[in-house]
Amino acid sequence: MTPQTIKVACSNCNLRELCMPVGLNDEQLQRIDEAVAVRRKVKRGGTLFRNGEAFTSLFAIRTGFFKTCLTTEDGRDQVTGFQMAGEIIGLDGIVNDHHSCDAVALEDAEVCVMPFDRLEELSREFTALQHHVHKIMSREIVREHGVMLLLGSMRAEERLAAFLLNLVQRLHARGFSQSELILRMTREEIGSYLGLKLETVSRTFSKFVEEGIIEVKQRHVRILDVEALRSIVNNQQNCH
Amino acid sequence: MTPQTIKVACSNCNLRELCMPVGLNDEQLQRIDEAVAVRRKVKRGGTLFRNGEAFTSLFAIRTGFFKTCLTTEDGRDQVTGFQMAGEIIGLDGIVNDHHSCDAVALEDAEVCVMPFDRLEELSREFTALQHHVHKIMSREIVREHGVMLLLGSMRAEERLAAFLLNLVQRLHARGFSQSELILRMTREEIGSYLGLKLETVSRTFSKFVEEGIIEVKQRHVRILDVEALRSIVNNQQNCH
DNA sequence: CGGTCTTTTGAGGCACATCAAATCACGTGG
DNA sequence: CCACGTGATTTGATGTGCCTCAAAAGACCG
Repeated sequence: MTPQTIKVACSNCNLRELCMPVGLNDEQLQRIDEAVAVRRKVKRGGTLFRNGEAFTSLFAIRTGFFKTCLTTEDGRDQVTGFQMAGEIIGLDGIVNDHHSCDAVALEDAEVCVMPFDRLEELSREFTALQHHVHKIMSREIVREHGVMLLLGSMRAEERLAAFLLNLVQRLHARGFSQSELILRMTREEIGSYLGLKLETVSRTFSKFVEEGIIEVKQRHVRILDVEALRSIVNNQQNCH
Repeated sequence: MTPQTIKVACSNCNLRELCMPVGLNDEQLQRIDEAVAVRRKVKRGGTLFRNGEAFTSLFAIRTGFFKTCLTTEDGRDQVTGFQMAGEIIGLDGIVNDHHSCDAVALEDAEVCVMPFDRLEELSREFTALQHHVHKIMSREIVREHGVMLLLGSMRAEERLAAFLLNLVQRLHARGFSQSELILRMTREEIGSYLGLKLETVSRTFSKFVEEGIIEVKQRHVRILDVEALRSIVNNQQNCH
């Protein structure tokens, strides 16, 4: 079961601005190309890495959509994030040289393999790359702060509204529509991420539809009233 | 209102093994001493940094106890963590050059100021330091995964049990008792961190006391039955 | 076209929130 | 040193948002 691999080059990658720092010269880019020489395909439902596996590389998502999730022995399951093209996955593995969660492809995907020891070497040479790595990790920390706020203080409608806004904003940054999106994950996975049961997710979708805020046809969602979603998230009624 | 500052040296700091990598030689340690040359005192209730402030430095806690929290315009408030001696605070600021949360001292505290640009310079020179910085950030990411699991899938008793076990474990690693601890935060702050209301925290404490699992006298907690706490966290009854 | 997985919707229950009040701890100033 | 005010904590009564259980409909796939 060897992973499928392909030759690759960051220097001519259209996602470069998402996963690489700006301000690198050609020579530096070529050095990075040598380090990030391998791509890997993951079929839908397949895992990029699993909890407990040795950590060697970070992965830059080129195409496809992933979830990361924790699974504990006692049967708890928590989706910790959804990742799309241009995002970096695998940061959890650095601290203990082993991954501490699973990364599962929600659709056929392709990632660039970035061996972490090579990345550290290059970081020591290129200040811009070093700072970029730091920023990526810091961004993930800040993102997780936001999820903690969501899980700790929001009600179901607020959580789902925030979730939709976040997804559509990230998709828009990648050139997709501001108002339409296709959910790559099930209601159950959304629920796990948001700390809700799948029935609650489904009911909340239905409520939004009734209120004319969104249209839902299966996994296809069209946002009719962004402002309504925003005002649900920035709810005034919880500051009493 | 200039912060109080003092000269400092990592090389003879008894917390070094907590916040610095092992395997540095004397020359390297001295270089770090020059970079981390300043300490800062924060009075109880004071802030080390606030949301929106420019980011310049990471802080290593020398003494005292902090909370970090998000506060949104709409009145939401979320404690994202509690930090104690030897822990690094401020990582959230790297990505946007501005802090995105508040760090508040819950008791009189003293921190070592580590200018981040100096830290990046030294990281380029000392592989061990570079890797250490990466590990610290990865550790924070993994910690937050755990909080997401807690907030997303645990019931009140499980959350509080996990919280107590985590606190006492960290205190024990610093030479304190395995079974006794003093809470530096209010019930409300615990509740905010755990996604619960302060009344629920108080009731759950009372329940644990009734069951003979802990003793509580104000902020002083004595753990009588660690195994009971562990089995509450590793609950079998939620895998049906 | 049958089987499986996903999603929706309903009915009822429960864990936690909310509201309220009393007690307690603590710091301050008389 | 005590009285007082303030904030923290506990406890009770009640409400409700989400969960649980259940069933049916719908989508997808071999």
